[in-house]
Amino acid sequence: MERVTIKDVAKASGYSISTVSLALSEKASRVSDETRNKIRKIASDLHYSPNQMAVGLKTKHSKMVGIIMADMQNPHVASVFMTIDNELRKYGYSLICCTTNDKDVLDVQRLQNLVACGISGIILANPSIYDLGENWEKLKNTILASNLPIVGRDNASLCEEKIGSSVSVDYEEGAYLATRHLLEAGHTRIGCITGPLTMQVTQYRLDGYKRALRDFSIDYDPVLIYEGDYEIESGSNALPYLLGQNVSAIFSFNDNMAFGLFRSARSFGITIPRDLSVVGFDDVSFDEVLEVPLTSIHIHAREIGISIADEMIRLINEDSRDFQSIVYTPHLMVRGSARRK
Amino acid sequence: MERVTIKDVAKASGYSISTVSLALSEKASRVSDETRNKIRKIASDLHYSPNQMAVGLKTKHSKMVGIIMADMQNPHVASVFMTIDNELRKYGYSLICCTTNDKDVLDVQRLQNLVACGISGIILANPSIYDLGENWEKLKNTILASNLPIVGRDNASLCEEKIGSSVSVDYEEGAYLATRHLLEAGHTRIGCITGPLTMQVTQYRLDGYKRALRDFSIDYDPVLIYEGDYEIESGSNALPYLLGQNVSAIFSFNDNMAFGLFRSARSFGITIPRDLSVVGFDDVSFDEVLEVPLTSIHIHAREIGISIADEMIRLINEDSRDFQSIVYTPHLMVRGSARRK
DNA sequence: AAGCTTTGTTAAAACGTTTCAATTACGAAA
DNA sequence: TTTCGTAATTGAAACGTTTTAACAAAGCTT
Repeated sequence: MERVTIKDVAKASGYSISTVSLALSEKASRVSDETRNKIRKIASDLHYSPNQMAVGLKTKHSKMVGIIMADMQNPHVASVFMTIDNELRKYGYSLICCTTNDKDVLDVQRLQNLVACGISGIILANPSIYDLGENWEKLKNTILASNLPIVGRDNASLCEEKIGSSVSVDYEEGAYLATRHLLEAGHTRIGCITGPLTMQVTQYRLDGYKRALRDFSIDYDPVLIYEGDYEIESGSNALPYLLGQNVSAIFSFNDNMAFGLFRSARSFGITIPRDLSVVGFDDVSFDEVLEVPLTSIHIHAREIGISIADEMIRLINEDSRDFQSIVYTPHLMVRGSARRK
Repeated sequence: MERVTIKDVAKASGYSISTVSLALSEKASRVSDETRNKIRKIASDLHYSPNQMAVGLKTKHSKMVGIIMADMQNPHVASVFMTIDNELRKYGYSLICCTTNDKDVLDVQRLQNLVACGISGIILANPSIYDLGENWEKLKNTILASNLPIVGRDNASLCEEKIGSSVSVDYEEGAYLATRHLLEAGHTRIGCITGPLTMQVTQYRLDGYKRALRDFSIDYDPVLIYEGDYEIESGSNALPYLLGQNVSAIFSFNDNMAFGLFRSARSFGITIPRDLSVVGFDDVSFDEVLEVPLTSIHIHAREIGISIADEMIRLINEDSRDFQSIVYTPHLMVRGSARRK
């Protein structure tokens, strides 16, 4: 039950190993069409498939791309992941995973191991390097040393630093749209449930929120900001605080926390949107399941996944270090959770 | 910026390549402790990490495990996935992914490619081989030919056929618990929203449902069965039909469809649990967010993930084909969506 | 018919490891 | 001192490819 090697194909076809290799390769070479076809036929009859480790040893890279990611639980992350995998597959590449629960330090060790496996590129799916802190410095060296193409999600700085390409979302604009929607409905005291303020993606959203306020000549009031952590629980906790600040509307920096909001709203006898308008961010599919479907900011998960994959393939194939930053602009999905004041 | 090889370590240490290899290996050998320490120190100073493709070429396998899975969107699946990855990592293994959206045929081609990459084992995370139909026959041959250890999720038949190990959930018991819960609350006409009836996991649940009915001496009535597809939408569609059958309670074969049920309940002016009791299956975290938290059957995602990984490691390390079938028994999580009739 | 060119094929080196068998070094036993 | 046994080290082959340079055969030019 030994695997069939190129040697077997050579023997079976009567040609030399070199000829077989050439015939099977996509690259132009001087093998005659007749020979090529004969060999290919035999190879396929024998179910020959080249030992990728031998190929990799010779060519210095395997058809694999490493992906570093935390939090697959998040359906949006999962969706991007699947899209990347499917897109990459079209080019014959596979994803090799490196999930990190944020407690675990994202270890250099592991990344080095992937590099040693001959991956052709690295995708930094999340979290963004900006939020990795000192960990990023350690990783950066390993990545730079490996000299592999790298594509990051929500990592515009990668591109600025000429380290890699980036595919990101214009969170500022998304937050602007969400806030404007509430302002247009006549709300003036709009609470925010943010993510950790240290995170870059949180800051962007905060910027968008402020810009919208400016456009409507409303002063930014820090007491309306509740710092959450993008988890359901913090949405629940935010409610009593923000109600105390007398808000009539809340912009939740992600849908997850909006769900928490919905949950605790009931215990406070608050009905959405009658007593409180809510806008979320992410537009996950559960939004439609809520008793009042959640108005949210839609992010193009599929497109983002495809972009990441395509950009990676481009960098690999063109052996290019001509990095670019691709930005997707989200849009508002109006459902029922926000209404005129 | 060339990668440092064993040759570099040899040169730097003054020892031969063989000695370095031996010193760095975990296996017992005759290198003196002194030499071993000296070499290891130098190797680490040089940031040497063995080229896995060369290692693989020689040893015939890389420290990777292939995982075949559809539907990462499902948070339960995602959670099992992450757990497997984290557990496998402890042993130095990485996961290499093969996601399939069910439309795509799960191609033999891809699997062959993974085998050619020297993976050490295959995890069939989902769907179960039972539901793969003729596709399974094709896959099976490739898998058997590769002679790799295989661990399946919800694939007890793998073990029976002596092909691989299996980690599964006792869906029959779970369904029994769900149904009994409703029966004990005095319900007698209990509707079911099933998954596709062709799926094995659906049949198991149906069996559990029937057993509970028998225990309470209630006749099984086929009109109470609505065939769904485990997606939200079919839960919504089930409601008008089952209401027409005059049910007072519904057992949804997964939480997703229960969500659909909740959604459409509102449009029918039905309040859960006042007018209708509902029990779900899966116990995803979202359950708690609903206006009425969903009573559901809890499945031990973490334990399952760890079991799958550990079993895979066992099969690899012991080079064993002594397959086993591990079964987890789910339990009832009582929340608020079902009440006494 | 000799010299080029083109076309098709192949031998051999290289990639970075592991591992077996061989070699050396060194005390201890004779 | 020679011989032996053991411990430590190493040379070389092998793993399955790709690729370069060389070779052979055939087709053109003059």
